[in-house]
Amino acid sequence: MARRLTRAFYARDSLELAPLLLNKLFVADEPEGRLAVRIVEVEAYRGSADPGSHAFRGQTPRNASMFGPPGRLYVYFTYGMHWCANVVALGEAGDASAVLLRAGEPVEGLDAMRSRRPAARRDRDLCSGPARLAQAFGLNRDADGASLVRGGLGIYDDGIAPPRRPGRSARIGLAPGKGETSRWRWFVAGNPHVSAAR
DNA sequence: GGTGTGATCGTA
DNA sequence: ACGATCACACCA
Repeated sequence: MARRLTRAFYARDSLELAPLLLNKLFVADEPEGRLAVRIVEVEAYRGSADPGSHAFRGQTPRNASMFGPPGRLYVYFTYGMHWCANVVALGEAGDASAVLLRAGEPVEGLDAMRSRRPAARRDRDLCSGPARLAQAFGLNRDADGASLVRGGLGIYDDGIAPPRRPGRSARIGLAPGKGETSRWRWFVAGNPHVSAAR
């Protein structure tokens, strides 16, 4: 039996939350059916102390969800064409904290994902990247701020623990000097659905 | 398998 | 201008 994560689970800093989300199920219950992926790759982002974060320069209308209560989604638009989804964690005293969902292994609703992602030639391409995952789930501006604790979107624990020794690296798309300072990317080592390395 | 490049637009 | 990216062309 899968148990939905409660608000208490999200009430920790993104650095602590990120690796705990590995192997959890990200689920969307839709009228047409149920979508589910096993989370295999994540990145932690923080606020004022994280130059790589959208929240580094403070709160704006775009990143407001990142400052909100934990257990919701922060969905942003980038590169003029892509949406990406974060899980909001608990920041310190008015600061932001979130975990970017970078890749998932599809486990349910594959047909709906394929129809939303006609460019994906193989099933391993359906959710192997943050914008791919968001597209497969149909996440966009409408999902920004959506609750993961109530409603159709949620994260579930079906009894598979996070890896005892997860893979770890610097965050993708950021470089030392371009905001990257630490190794805040975690992934399920060896899983073919992890996004391609740079 | 790999690398290189164009697309496209909200935000600062 | 540039970005928490992707898809496709091309080469091997």
